[in-house]
Amino acid sequence: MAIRNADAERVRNTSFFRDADDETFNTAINGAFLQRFPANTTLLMEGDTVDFLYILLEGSVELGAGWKSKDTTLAILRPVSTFILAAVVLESDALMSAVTLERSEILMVPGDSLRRGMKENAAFGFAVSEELAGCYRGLVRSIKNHKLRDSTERLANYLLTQRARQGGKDEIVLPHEKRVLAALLGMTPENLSRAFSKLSDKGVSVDGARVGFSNVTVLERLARPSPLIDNHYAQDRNTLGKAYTERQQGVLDQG
Amino acid sequence: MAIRNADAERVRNTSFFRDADDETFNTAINGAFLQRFPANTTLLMEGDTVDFLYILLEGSVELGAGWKSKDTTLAILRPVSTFILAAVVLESDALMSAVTLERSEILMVPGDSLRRGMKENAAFGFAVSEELAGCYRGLVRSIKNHKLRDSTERLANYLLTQRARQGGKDEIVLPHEKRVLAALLGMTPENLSRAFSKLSDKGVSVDGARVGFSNVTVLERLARPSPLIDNHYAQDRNTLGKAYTERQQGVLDQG
DNA sequence: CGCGCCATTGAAACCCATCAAGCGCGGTGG
DNA sequence: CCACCGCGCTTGATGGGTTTCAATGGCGCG
Repeated sequence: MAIRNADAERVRNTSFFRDADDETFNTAINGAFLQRFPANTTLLMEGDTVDFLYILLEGSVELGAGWKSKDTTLAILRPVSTFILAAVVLESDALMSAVTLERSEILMVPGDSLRRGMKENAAFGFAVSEELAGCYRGLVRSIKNHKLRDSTERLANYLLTQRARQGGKDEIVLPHEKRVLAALLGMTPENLSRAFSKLSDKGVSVDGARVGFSNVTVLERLARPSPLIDNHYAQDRNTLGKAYTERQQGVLDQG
Repeated sequence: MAIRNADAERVRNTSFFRDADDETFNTAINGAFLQRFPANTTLLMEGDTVDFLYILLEGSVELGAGWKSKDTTLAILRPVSTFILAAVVLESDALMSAVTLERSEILMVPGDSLRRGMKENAAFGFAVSEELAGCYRGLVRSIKNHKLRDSTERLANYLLTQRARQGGKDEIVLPHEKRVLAALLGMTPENLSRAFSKLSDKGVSVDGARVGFSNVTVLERLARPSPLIDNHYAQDRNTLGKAYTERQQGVLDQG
């Protein structure tokens, strides 16, 4: 096998391979290999033929798309996430481009192997369906987030989600540069600055990558987080028995 | 079986059941029943527990979502389309509400049966994965459409897509009321009117539901349709051998 | 006939992007 | 050590796209 056992085990324990038996797992990752990429490397461009399923093990990756000289960020991924699974299942072209934001380690699984595993083992195929369904629902959440909330509301909810994921303390550290965060939230860096200053009324203070909260109640009154849009609860679910209920790769990974 | 044979055959021939063997098909739709709904009936609200996969056989259905007294339309479905498949696979709550726009016939398939069929037959499970992947890609296209194009460009591309689907003639008939169309395209009815008048420069004339084209070339120069966003080619693909390459239920069904 | 709903048009307000300039900080090189 | 530069972040001014509010006209239907 072309990948180290440690990597294989890591993938297996943190992705939809979790419940596969050994035989199916080996079928599905047959020919897979681990690759390291520097920052700002284009892994895939829109329209490219997709031969591999990508599994991000280390680093971070931005999924984006362009049209007529405009570009937009669709998602930012952190480990462990799969991407372009849908294109692999359909043997189709990529609808998004993928670029590393940092030095990254990515496991590349041949599409043929994955599809063969799905067709030979119904339980594994079902696990892939669950992953796809989770991705789908992540996108639905993202669309709702963008169409129903303005930029300040999106930022407020993002901050509350981060706070929950970082332990609920009154200070968090932003996991991305502000300009990357702005792209993720669907706005310009300028407007992210302005959104932060609008939130100073609500007890939000910013110092570099550190963000402090002095009045979460009033911030929540503005943000009105909703389990039908935000994913505060994903972590809880993952720590419970159930495997991948919506560990979405999707937009607003907010990782 | 609680549904007529004619209905069963129709579902079977036009959805992801197409390639299933008889035994799997019967397992997957066990307990299914056909139901008729009048217009403007709420089938499902956001947050509801999802017990059934819905398959729209006749009529049309709007998928939408709300937050803080705002509402948005995410998709408009026409026959034959499945919906809330992702929630069924994950045994999860609905992220969107579903409302009939006209009198509709809907086949309701128990989620248990569908999941059992997927787990018992890998080929069927793979077909469901293909359907989910197509839905996912439909959403990706929709997000790109909304984030990369302004409202006039979205309308122009919608019209070109309709024209292609209606046979490429120089007159089409809009399949929805204009206010429904506006919601589908992510704008207000007022702006749809203004967008139409901006397109009169490009040879687009409107008379009620009939839209005429006198200069498709210049309209295409504005619209710049792209196979990575629009779905002009879905029909061609469907008439070719391949089963469901992206017959998306998704947003911008544009049916 | 008249009521209601849809579509259209205009005016004002809002959100956001763009353009432009300035600030702060870290790294480099003199 | 310090001047300089680059880059990310911020702040202000301007403009464009879109929503909202309001008013009007058209059409179907009771």
